[in-house]
Amino acid sequence: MKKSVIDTIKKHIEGDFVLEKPKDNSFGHYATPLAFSLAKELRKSPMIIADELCLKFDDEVIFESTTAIKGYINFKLSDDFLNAKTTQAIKDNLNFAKGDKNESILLEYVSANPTGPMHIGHARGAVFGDTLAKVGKHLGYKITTEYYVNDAGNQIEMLGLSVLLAGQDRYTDVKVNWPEEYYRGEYIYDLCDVAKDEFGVEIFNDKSNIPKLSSWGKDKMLELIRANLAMADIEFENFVSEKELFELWDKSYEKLKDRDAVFEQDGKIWLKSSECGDEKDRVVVREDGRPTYLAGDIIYHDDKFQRSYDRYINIWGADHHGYIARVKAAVHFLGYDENKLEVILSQMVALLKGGEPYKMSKRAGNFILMSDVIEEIGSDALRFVFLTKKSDTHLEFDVDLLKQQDSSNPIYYIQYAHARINQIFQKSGKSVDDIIDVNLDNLDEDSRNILFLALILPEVLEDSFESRQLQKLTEYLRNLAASYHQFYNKHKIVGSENEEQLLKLSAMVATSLRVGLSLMGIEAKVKM
RNA sequence: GUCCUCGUAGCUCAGCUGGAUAGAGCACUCGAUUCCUAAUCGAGAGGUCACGCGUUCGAAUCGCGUCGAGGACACCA
Repeated sequence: MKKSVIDTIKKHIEGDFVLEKPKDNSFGHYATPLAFSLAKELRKSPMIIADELCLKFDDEVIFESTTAIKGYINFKLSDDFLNAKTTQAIKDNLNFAKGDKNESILLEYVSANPTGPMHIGHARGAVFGDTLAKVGKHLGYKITTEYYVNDAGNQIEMLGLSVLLAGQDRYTDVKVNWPEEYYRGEYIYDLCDVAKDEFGVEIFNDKSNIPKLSSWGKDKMLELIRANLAMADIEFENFVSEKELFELWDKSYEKLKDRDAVFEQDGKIWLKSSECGDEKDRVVVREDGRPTYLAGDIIYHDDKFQRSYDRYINIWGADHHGYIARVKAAVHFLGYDENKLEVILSQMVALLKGGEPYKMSKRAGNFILMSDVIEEIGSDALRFVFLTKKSDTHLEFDVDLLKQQDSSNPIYYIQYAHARINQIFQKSGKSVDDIIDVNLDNLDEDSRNILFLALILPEVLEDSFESRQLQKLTEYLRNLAASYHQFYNKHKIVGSENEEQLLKLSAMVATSLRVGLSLMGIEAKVKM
């Protein structure tokens, strides 16, 4: 809709201009402060310029009026225009607000180590990534979602060791000497129970079985992670194995050598990342020939860029922030445009329950489990709360507040608005088909405002996605729901003179709520 | 020490490509149900946008500085 307005204005005005929404919507639907910036150039007062410019739009049918107020030029859309948009949107239903962006994007997120269950911090990145993908796809972006499985490296061996020791502790007479570092938590014991059933208790006798237990345990943990994700309706298109990629190390290494991006010193191989904005050079291969974690990411990003997407988005935990520079440096050295790589950081989450810190799960080894929280408050509430805040700011929330089923819980508030509209239709005995062709003319100010609000979903989605700030969508839906609740209390719909018009307007609101909620992965209830 | 993120109502946070009188929710006070679900709505109260300087027609928004909070600074992943 905004696009139609911009295109229309461009017919009459040259150059760029800012189009915004007036604070007070009695002024109009859109406004521009253009006259202020022209004032200097034209040596006239902004008020006079605005008055003159307004006249140019008299003949445009999409505007009911164009008025100059205190230097701002305000555009009010016509009923015909709004009506046409509404009819189409209601017909489109879940396809409303679809876009025609065509860019391809590889979106990598979560990528939690397969050494244990998902905790609440992972869940935030997971929900954010999943929703970003849903919104992006709706806008037409070709998005592939990917999970990078860190199945190489010490931590996998440590998983095997932990299972072995837990098995010895539980099923043998061996007195276990616990090392300084190993995975704690009941889930390791659960895992050793399963290992015992599958392999027999002998598996715990010999340390030479560690590699076998490692690889087996990693697969089990990946299953667990997938199950955790599924609880929040999150699925990935690709899982990429770090271990398998390592076979391609030689190729990536050759590339780096050819580009003079690496050097040897003290028996190690270093990446000259400091030449590309990193603080210092980084080791990629250790003295003993084992590649570092960075080497894995070099291969992975080499692989990603060879698949030639238009853009690459990684969602990482905020603790990886220092890591961005070196990966970008690597991408640059590999001969790709590092500006195509974008990293979104997902900040930590602090959970409260009844005002007190949420109890850590002993099962998990002192983490808060994603599965525990979902069992307690449900997937909808979890998704919602993560989507109300920017991903890169700290988030604190109280699970008890999300369990309350009243106005203090915004998710019910939005769902109630949607349910309410369905109930109104039921009461009226009419269906959407009955009212779709009603003409929305001579609407009062309230009706027109709420209709307009429901119609701007496309620009809200676009803004949310482009700025990677999904809280804008959440905020919008809350506003739309609030406006509708207000409207409902003020206006009787069923049985009123213009019942059909008001039903159509309600159907429009429901459409936007439904599309918005579905993109957030939240159920739009028809009855509560 | 260096770098990031942040500082807005009692609390949790929006707003930040500079724009009209700084917003929402919660909490608090008062009010609304013979009438489409009161899981709702209305009204009230609540602000030095951390502080200072600068940029300009205009700054919560941009720049510099100060103070404060959290985080990152591996040959671990």
